[in-house]
Amino acid sequence: MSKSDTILKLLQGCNCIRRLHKIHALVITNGLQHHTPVSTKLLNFCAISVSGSLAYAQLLFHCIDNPQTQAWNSIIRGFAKSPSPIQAILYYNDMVFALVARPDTFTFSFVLKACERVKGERKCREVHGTIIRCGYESDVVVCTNLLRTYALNGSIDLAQRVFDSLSERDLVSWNSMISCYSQAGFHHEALKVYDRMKNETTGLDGFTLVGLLSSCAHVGALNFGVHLHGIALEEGFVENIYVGNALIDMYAKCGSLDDALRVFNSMQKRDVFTWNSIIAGCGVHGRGDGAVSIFRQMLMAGVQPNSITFTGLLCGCSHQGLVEEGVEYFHMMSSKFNLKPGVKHYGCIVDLFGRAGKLEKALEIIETSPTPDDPILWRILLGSCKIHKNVKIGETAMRNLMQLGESTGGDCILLSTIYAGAKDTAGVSEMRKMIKSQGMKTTPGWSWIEVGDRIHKFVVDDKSHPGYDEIYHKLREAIHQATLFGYVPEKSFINVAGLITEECLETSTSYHSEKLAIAFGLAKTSKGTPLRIVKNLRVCRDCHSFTKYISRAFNREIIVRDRVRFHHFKGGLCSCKDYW
DNA sequence: TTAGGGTTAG
Repeated sequence: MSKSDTILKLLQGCNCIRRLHKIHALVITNGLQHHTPVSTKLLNFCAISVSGSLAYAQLLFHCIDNPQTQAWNSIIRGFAKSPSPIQAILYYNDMVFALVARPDTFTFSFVLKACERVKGERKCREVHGTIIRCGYESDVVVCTNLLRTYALNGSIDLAQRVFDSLSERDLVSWNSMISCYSQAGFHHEALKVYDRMKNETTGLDGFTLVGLLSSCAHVGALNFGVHLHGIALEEGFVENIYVGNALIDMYAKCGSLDDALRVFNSMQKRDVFTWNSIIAGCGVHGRGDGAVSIFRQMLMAGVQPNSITFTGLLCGCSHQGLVEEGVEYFHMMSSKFNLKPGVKHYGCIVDLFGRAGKLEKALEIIETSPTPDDPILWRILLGSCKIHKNVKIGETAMRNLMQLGESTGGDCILLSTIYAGAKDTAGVSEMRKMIKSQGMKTTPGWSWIEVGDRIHKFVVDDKSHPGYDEIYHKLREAIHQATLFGYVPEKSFINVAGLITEECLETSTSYHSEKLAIAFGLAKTSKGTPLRIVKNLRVCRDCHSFTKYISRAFNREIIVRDRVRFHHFKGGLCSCKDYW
């Protein structure tokens, strides 16, 4: 065996940096530092291997005269994955500038990974140009990297263009397009990609299902999610833990906690995502007791909880009014699991006390928290003051938001409502002035409902739907029926005062988005079919009351997912027991 | 002797 072969063999068995240094010394002693296969192999090993060293790789790289593509690729690849991916881009620049070694498809894949990590959209465009000049615009792997980099840098439209320009698409490129849309929050677009994909012969796999199920979860598309579950069963993907976890999340977020529990119970293998998904699912359905029980099972199964586990658990305690349990678990985070509570956990505790009417305690929690300057905490307190009609603490919360320069139109509306409840016209007027003078914007409310394989979206007083005559006719009939069962529409003081705001628009004198969605569901589905509504804001008191009466008058189960939780309306009652 | 895809909170 030659000396160079011996060294290459030694490298294969090398597992620590000290040994690597010895091999390098051997390379020098034997005069092999300019032996290309040896130096390239050594460089590649240092740049990539966990037992290697990037600094050492740099040293070796700079000892190579006229490094060729493979050597450049090693150093760019190593830095692209390292804590300083910008270095990969700098080496790529040097490579292109040097004009000695030509970048190949691997070079582009590595440098694009670096662009993705440094959020270098401009650099990505420049690399894209070079890819075209080098004639690699049809390479499916390079283009998959390219579209991911564009998408993860916020240019989803460019990602779509790269994808569309591909002459041939394989399963990974389809999956990448779906997951990019899903991760960027374009869930309807993700689902539309699947419509196109179905017409190809590519097939699908667990990655496809996970991306699609995640988007179903976000938009509340239960029917489509059930269809995907069917495919997962037929094609044997239900054993895949990622698919199982995504199914739990989809069912829980689409309002079917029982199905989420069925998937959870059927899973042979569970990881922290599995437990977190089902605990959070119980939490948003107001089943704090269920969340606590599953959390105990998680500990018995020997799975270490993380901070997300506690977000779900504390949220469950808050929605069910389990104050003592919530406080106990909050303290347990640091005392038993060495987890530092973050602002979200403090938010849950403020909500837990606030919702339970312990507003002084909620205030104390914010003031003694590590982040008393976080507007989220004050906003949660303001929300609790609305529930419990507490003007004094509500004003304190608002004052803090203003001092932080974080008060929004939504906050003014919350305080207006509190003033309105206290018949404080001066207060309402002051908030109205503030909204107008500062030109504050509010979030427009919308609701959607899935009927068949389509999702129908409504805004307040929506007249854009093609079947709006029928919808408004059904709504008037529904209001009449609900009234016969005892529904009394709530008059809004704010509306009387003429405040043109989101809350004003969302009053019983106009038709809320969820009322329109319910009317549409009643008109378009057969008797007894449950209605599932997704709403972007919290459900208002009038709509909550209306939906309870509708569930009784029409004998329908109505599941409403609002901004923070689910409400299951059945027989004139709501699962939240009016505690929300 | 190198390259591309997945889940949970908010």
